[in-house]
Amino acid sequence: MRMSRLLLRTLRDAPSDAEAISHQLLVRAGYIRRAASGIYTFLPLGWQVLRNVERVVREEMDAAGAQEMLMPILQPEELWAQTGRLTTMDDILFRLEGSGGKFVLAPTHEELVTATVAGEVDSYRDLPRNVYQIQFKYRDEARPRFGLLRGREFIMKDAYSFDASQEGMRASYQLMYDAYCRIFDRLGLTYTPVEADAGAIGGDVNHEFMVPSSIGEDHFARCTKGDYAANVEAAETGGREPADTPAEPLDEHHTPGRPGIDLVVDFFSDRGLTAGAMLKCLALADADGNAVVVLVPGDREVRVPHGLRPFEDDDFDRHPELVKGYIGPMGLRESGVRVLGDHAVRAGGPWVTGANKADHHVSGATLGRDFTVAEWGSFATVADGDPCPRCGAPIELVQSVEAGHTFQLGLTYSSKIPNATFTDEEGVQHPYWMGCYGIGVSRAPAVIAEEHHDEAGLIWPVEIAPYQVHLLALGASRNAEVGAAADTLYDDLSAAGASVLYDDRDVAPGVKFADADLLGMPTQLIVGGKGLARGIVERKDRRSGERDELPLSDAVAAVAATPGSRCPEEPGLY
RNA sequence: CGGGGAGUAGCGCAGCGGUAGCGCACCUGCUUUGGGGGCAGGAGGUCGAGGGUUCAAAUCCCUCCUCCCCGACCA
Repeated sequence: MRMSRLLLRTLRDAPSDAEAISHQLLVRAGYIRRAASGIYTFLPLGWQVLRNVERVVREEMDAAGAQEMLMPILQPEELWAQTGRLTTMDDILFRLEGSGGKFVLAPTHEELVTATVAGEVDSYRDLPRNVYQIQFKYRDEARPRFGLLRGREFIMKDAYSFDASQEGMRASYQLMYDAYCRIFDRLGLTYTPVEADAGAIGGDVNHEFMVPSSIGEDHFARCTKGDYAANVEAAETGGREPADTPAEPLDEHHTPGRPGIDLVVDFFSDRGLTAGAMLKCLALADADGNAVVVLVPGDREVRVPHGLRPFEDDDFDRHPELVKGYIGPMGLRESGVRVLGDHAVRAGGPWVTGANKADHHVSGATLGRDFTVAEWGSFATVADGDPCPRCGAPIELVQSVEAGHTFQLGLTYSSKIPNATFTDEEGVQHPYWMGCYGIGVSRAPAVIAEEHHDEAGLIWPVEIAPYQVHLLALGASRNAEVGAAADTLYDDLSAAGASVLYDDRDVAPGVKFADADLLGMPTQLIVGGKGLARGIVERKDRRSGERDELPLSDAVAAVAATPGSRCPEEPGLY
């Protein structure tokens, strides 16, 4: 591509609405432009990057046995009502009405793909199957941010596997997991697969593929010694030794109108009370309505165990021993309340906590003397320094971006979508065992740029770069030999299969150098009068900054031998 | 949705009661030619929108819209 024809304008200053470095560089270098908050145009260079991401994803998905197809974005509301997500995802759904009824813009495709496969697959003989799509998806995010990172319109690759058994589903899952590792390797990302919480999509085992980044919206916990890694929502901590705490009498204090950690800390501010010295007691109910109280240090959040739900007002009515806002652990066992304690509670105390009496708290609450715990576990969110559940070494929290997510869905969707079943060898019908596997395709260029840049601009990994080689002709308008040599080099490189961005513009050398570094192609080839007089062209490696000289006659062969990106044969379809 | 900030030329910004400015970018000419060079000339604006105050509003007041940051939320 000749730059004299390319739709491209580079900016010296980043727009003031760009905060993240990746966002600033992608805009400055002319890859993307904002159309509205969270909605972006991919200009020619940005589109090329996106196509390269898609190419890598396609190649690895196809190699793993998944089959690409295309599903509509515009979907009838009824489809979403079947699984209940019309209401559960209401806050992010874009809705519209047409002559055919009410529609939503699909935020994801579990419903439709399940319904589609349900119409095609009825026998165990037809399983397993794995289909995927690369598509725009729409979510009315309350707060789009960081350019491409979190948009309201974005492109995702979603694959869906269908199996006749749980074992089959797990095998399909493993294939996808391995494919994901290859994909993120090729995208040049430093990633960590972490055990994750299933969230609203439902299902069982799942992993997030996290890329450490300062613009990450998530954190994962990582063992500083071993290989344990988990999303903070799912991370567990190891057991702890009981603390050697000073003896303190159990005293009751009148704390009128102060339900809640912050209010009590404020009340006792003259005594230097911190949230971490308080015992947070959260009332939960099990499926039968029985009370369960979870104890965590006051500076931690409770991870509500599966199968339990937070108390509601009528739960408190049925359990007068638990006083809303003033719950304490004392005497709960005697009242028949199951008490769960986070490991960190064993290592702390004496505690300030509720007195089980309106408008009263206690201090000096001591484990073993004043209250007991029926079951220890990981019931609190993890923090830096918590012990690893496997080896006890300190855990660290790592800010990161979710680049991909794989789920074992099980029967979550197939049990709700009509006819999403197959007949087994005995003639019995069962719902499909499903998995789903997402990659944030349009987010990827931002994540990659975040990891691969320097002060001068972008540095694309070879597979992702819009062009493999950036050819600079210096002063061609005043030196016909330079122009002729660069033209020839451009033609020969192109003929040799390299993808070349050719800076044939009539601008000063400094502008070309600055733009080349900003745009970030892996290799720069520089044709100038001085070098040409000696029969050489200069080659610069963008990442290392190293330069060497190539005889003009060897340049094509040398560059063509470099592993690099190539233009996809066909454009993507949207 | 709560808190904070900002909307003036393509981008970055100044001006904050007296009728529109600067840098970069853009156009013309000259000059320069290995790291966003110099000189001269030029074009480009419903000052986010609507209403109000005033002799006079980019500037003061009200309403709305948009955008960004922090938080809440987030398959």
